[in-house]
Amino acid sequence: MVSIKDIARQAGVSISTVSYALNGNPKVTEETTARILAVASELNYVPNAAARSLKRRETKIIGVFLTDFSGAFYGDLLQGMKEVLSVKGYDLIVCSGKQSHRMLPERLIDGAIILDETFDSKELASYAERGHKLVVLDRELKHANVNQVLLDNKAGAALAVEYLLERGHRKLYAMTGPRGSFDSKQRLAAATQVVERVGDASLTVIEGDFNKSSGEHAAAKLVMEGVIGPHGEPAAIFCFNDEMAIGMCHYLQRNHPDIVLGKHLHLIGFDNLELASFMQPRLATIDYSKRKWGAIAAEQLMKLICGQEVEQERIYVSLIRGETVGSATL
Amino acid sequence: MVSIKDIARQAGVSISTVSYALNGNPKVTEETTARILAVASELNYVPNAAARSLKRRETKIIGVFLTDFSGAFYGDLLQGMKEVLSVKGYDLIVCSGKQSHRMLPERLIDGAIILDETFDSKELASYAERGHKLVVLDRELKHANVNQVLLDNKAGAALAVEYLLERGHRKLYAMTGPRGSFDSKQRLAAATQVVERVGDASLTVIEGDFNKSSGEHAAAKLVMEGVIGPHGEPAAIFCFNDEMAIGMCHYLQRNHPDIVLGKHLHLIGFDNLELASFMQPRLATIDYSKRKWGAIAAEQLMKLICGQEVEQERIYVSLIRGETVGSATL
DNA sequence: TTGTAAGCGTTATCAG
DNA sequence: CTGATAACGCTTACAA
Repeated sequence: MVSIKDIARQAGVSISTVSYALNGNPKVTEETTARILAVASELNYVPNAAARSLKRRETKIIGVFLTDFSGAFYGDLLQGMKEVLSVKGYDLIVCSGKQSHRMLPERLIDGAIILDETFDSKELASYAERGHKLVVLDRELKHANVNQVLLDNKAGAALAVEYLLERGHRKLYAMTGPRGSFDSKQRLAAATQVVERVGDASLTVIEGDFNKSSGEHAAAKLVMEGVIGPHGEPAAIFCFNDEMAIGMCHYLQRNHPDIVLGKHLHLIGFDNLELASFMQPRLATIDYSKRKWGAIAAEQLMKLICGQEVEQERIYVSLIRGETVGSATL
Repeated sequence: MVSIKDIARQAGVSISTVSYALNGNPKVTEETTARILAVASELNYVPNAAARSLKRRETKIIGVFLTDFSGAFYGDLLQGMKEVLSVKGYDLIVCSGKQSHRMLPERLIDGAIILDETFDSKELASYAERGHKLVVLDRELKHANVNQVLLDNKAGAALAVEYLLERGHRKLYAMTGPRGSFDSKQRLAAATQVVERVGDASLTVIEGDFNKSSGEHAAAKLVMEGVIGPHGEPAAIFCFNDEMAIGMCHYLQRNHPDIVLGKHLHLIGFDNLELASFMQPRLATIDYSKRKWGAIAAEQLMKLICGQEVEQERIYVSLIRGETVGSATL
């Protein structure tokens, strides 16, 4: 391994001069700098990150923690982060699983963005307490070293429910995420509130887990129970994410082609996955910019790291109408 | 920041004793070890990764380099890697973009798995030459420090083309990936070979780039040119990945509902994306285990790092029949 | 069994 | 403008 020592010897200068030259310090003559740079590249010198960060106490790397690598959802989000971070000279790495939590306290990364419900809030708080900088996208956590960038779930759920009500539906269902999910809780609270305000509508809760399979199972169950069927009052379901809504659609299209979406069953999701836009019929859903979410999260983290003031930011949402929601009065 | 020095002082021992104790070295009495551990946890001690890896010359982290974070494709692959690596005590990080290439030469990671055509082979070779351990999934690269884990593209393409031929199709099209793509080249070579052997069939090449949009554009163009339509001899297209095939389907379903898949146009993809299994009609495609691919890649890298012998491994593929391919004799 | 001390590759302070 | 030199936090001979 070639180190600055080798360069120093080869160039006939001291190691400190080499270090200065490599870091572009103007204290060193252009001439010697040039010579040193030449030697360095000739020897294929690459700085050692461990040594550098041991000294500098920073790595210029930001970690994003996700529940899993399953992707479909994360692409734009990560892209948004990367764009912001790379401008600031930071690299982004994606981590998943309990094992990799160590990267934060061990100072392998300068800060973290959390989108992983399985990451314990206590653990996060303890990191914040030690001085680590965090941005959380999936919970509320107040601390000087933590910033939250949350979706406007309340508005999203209200938009979805109001859309269903506006189309004349009164027998509403809400399919939730996993019990612990912050987003799911917020959406449920808002949906309940809107329905209660109306008075003549009902909201039944179906437990889900944000995965497609739970949507499929729920659809099967609802058909068995006669809630969904080609006859009778159609149900209107607000799935708290698109994945579950898609699961429902697929189950029905495959097993019950007589049940028509937008007629016998009305469905709206949340997230506006790219996939949703290709569905036949088009899935109604709640949209927001995932790229922007990522970008803002990254910006907030940069501010936290630079010691700048950070305001609370919120990600706004909008309604996407779709053919999966029809009018109740046929 | 609390270091072993602080622990040493607090516990009334020397720093080397602390280091030994923390590493479970039996040289230290159980008694003192216990005391040291107690002090360490009381002070919330966390080792500094930079210092440790500066000394040990390893980080116990493996990096995977992907072209982008767009996901849909990578979930299982990464999961397969993670499972293998975590057993061996390694962490996995996902990196994307030129910037993050530095992690390898700077020794932030102990090895890398490459699935990123934009990563220059020369660059990879130079890393290998410096002693870094690599596994490549997207090219051929022979070096003592590099192992390849490649798809059996030849078999896959042959399966696809033979399937189309078997169903009576003779007017075949192949839609490729981007020019540089190793997989695409291999698939094209194999497809061509199979068609040539038959004699009475033709194979026309359509240039694509593995993205959905190129599938959409190609479909639009083929319709305009009259190659695809509700009349005349139906075309049979082998898209070199599912994403492009799905793009074609979506374009046609949306803009030309009179063109029926499996009747006026026959389509087979490659990858068996989860999404493909939910398509209506079901997309014919070539399947392989992405998780296994990841797992094998990780295993090979572990062997490389441990200095064990590594054999060349290959990922086998199989045909998934689907409704998008019908018989030519209606 | 424990302590001393050198060194990993950098950076940065201070003299020259 | 350049060069010694002391850290950074940890591991590991070697000495006691």
